[in-house]
Amino acid sequence: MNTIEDFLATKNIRVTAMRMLIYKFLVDKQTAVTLSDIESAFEKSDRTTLYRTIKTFEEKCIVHQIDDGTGVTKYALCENNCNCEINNDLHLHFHCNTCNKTVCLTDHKIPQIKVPKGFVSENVNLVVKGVCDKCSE
Amino acid sequence: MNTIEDFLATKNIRVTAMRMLIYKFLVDKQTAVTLSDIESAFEKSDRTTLYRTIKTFEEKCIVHQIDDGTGVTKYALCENNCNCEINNDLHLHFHCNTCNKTVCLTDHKIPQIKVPKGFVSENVNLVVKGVCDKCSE
DNA sequence: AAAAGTAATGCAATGGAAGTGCATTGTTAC
DNA sequence: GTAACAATGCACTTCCATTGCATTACTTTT
Repeated sequence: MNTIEDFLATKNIRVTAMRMLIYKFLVDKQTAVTLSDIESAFEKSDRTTLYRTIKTFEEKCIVHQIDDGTGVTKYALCENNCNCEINNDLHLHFHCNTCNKTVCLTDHKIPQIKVPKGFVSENVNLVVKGVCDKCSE
Repeated sequence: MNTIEDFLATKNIRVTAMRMLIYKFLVDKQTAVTLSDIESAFEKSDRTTLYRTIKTFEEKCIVHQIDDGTGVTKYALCENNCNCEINNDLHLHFHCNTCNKTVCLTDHKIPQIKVPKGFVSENVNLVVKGVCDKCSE
């Protein structure tokens, strides 16, 4: 029943203690996290390790990058069925201006965006900002 | 016929030589520019001045910031009728992965984005990436 | 027109995040 | 067990954004 270990193994990367911990951290957090977030959660470890771990996760389609406009890159777990390598997953992200958290709204697919003649659309980044459900209560 | 001077005057900021030059630079460029772009165009001037000038322009709704995901903030002129102060202008931005330029597609208004119950949408950032008309020829 | 007040500019410095080179440690395969 | 390779940790660099402070330029008041 060691699901995290099993899961990482299916991704063809070496299963190390650090990677399992970071993966678990991402599962527990319900929101997108920055490198600094991970860094403060694992003070024992070096930031380079965390950096490279998250980059590995990204390559293997375990997490995806989010640019929510705060100026700091955030990362969140991919969906099971997302095929990052092939087609960028086009769900939208919501950034709360109150609690400063960013969440994936995976159920909300991005509508087809029309671009002018001659332009070729390959990828879309859509971030909605406002107040999240917890802060608007 | 000193339109730039007149224009800046209507914005209630002091009209200085530097500000006129920077404004003209932005008009001439058809794409969004970074601070470094401006910096290299005006080597005589200090980066801080350019930085603060662009910040002033931003406050006065002369330019708007664009985060196109390249990691560097870009700026582009606002439309005449855009009321940044009141409602954020919701046109979309297109970033060309080939020439690395970003343009405002002001004619393309962003569709209404639905968010889940409890979430309040205040602002939307939409960047489409791909190949621009000039590079796709 | 001079003085006083205010805004703009320039210089120096800081801080944060991203990224890289290299040595060391750990893991895997033979 | 040893060789090969991948992961980790440390030190360092680069780039961009931002701020404090002194100086200069412009405006307003008298």
